[in-house]
Amino acid sequence: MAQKPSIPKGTRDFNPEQVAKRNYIFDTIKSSFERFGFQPIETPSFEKTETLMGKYGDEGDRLIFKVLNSGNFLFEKNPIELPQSIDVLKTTPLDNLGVSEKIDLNKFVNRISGKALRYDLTVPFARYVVQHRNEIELPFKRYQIQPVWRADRPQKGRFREFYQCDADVVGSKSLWQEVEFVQLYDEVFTNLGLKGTTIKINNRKILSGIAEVIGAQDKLIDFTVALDKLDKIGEEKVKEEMRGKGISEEGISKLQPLFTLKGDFGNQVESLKTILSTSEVGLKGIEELEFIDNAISELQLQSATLQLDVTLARGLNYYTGAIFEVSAPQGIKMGSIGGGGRYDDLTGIFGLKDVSGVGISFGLDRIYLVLEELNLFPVTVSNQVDVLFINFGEAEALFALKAIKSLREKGFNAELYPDKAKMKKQMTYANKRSVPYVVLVGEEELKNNEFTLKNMSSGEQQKCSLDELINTIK
RNA sequence: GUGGUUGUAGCUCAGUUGGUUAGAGCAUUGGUUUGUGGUACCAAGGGUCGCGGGUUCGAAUCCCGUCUUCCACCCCA
Repeated sequence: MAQKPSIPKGTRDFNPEQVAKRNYIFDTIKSSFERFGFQPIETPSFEKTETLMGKYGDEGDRLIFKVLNSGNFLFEKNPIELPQSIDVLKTTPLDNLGVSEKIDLNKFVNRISGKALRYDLTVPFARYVVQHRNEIELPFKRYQIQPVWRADRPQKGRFREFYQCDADVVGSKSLWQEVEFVQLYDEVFTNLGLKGTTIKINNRKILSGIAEVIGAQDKLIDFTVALDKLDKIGEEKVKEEMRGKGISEEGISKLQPLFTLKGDFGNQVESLKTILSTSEVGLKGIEELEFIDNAISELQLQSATLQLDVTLARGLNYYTGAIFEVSAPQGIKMGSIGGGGRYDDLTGIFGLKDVSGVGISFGLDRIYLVLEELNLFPVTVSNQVDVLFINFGEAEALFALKAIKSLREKGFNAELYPDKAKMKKQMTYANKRSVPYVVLVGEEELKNNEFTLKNMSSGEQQKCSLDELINTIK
């Protein structure tokens, strides 16, 4: 045998059953999106590199797949010159490069690659809004369900190609949007039968406020990244990391109440008000959170819980207000299955100021794994063929196809076994495909213009007319 | 990007300190049964042991490289 073919690292093939299950999730999310008034758009798989680079931080830039320019570009009109600092580049890890070497490297990369695969759906959406600003009626509510690519090392629930399902609103600063998104999360997970998800919420303004109070405004990112790890590595390690990043001992001691923050939304908010009493931004953040929580208490959630989590940071640089993250029900070991937030100036990076946006994202592939683990897919999802006709020969096949035609017109999924194979083989095929009904039309049935209908789960069979057949399999 | 882990038939896996022709179960194909599947019995086909190099009289087994799998970190959906 020749060398077995295979697919690249972190990608997957999907068999018919898996596709059916994935479509079930897609359809559920899509119909909720539309119920909430979102309209679909699609953007290209790859964008110009400059559209994507620098939008996700250094770490994100590293994970962007670049597409090599086509053609014999190395030797055509303008031969490519290697960067002057080529020797330094060869021997120095990317993270340790100086500014001038990084510029050198970027220049070189730009010569050989000008396109890159979509890394998420939010940045392409921002580009879309700015590019089509004159055609768009604000506020604009769009949803987008498409694959994205990241050059990450695969792990559980982590792939190099995966789907995101995003819903965003741009052009409205109203906090009612945040409220609606919490409702939307809740509706989708309820419809998927996934009970006990936690929608964690925080506000960037609170994080800024805390940083201000402890005198570390300039270290906001370092500070939030460290705080984000509280659950994972514990209080002491977090403090250690903060010290390492140059946050003062005095500042860290002011954080003390934060580590022990407990209780329901109201209690946490009260403690935060004390900590942030001197910070205008911080208090604004609290006010926003309270607004959302009050509204949700009134409206109520069906299956999810809204929880304030001050340690929720999320790496993305562009969030300015609310931050969301959804975790799977307790006991399921899985990273977040959704995330989102408010970004007041996302389109600013493309030159359009003062358009506020807020959005959420569902991680299809992770939701799939969670539903699979909890056995929550409806059994009917992958049953595809309603009835299979056994093939007995040419005359019989034609007769069968006439019946199949009217079955199809009535909306049934019906098919004829393509070859006049042995009965046993055809029956085995029907069995493997989990076809609920098999119809036999042989010489005798053909002569009497009737059908033998067999119920594959009970094994019973009966002779009947086409109308009787339709009524039985309905 | 860092550290570890995995790869033998279509699938799940055995394979002794390196030693004849690499095994099993399931699946496939044929038969017992020429119009009856899901359970039985009989038989057959199917493998450059991930790929490339090295050590050795001899490598699935030891060494190096590479790809891949899964996991932790980083980061994230």
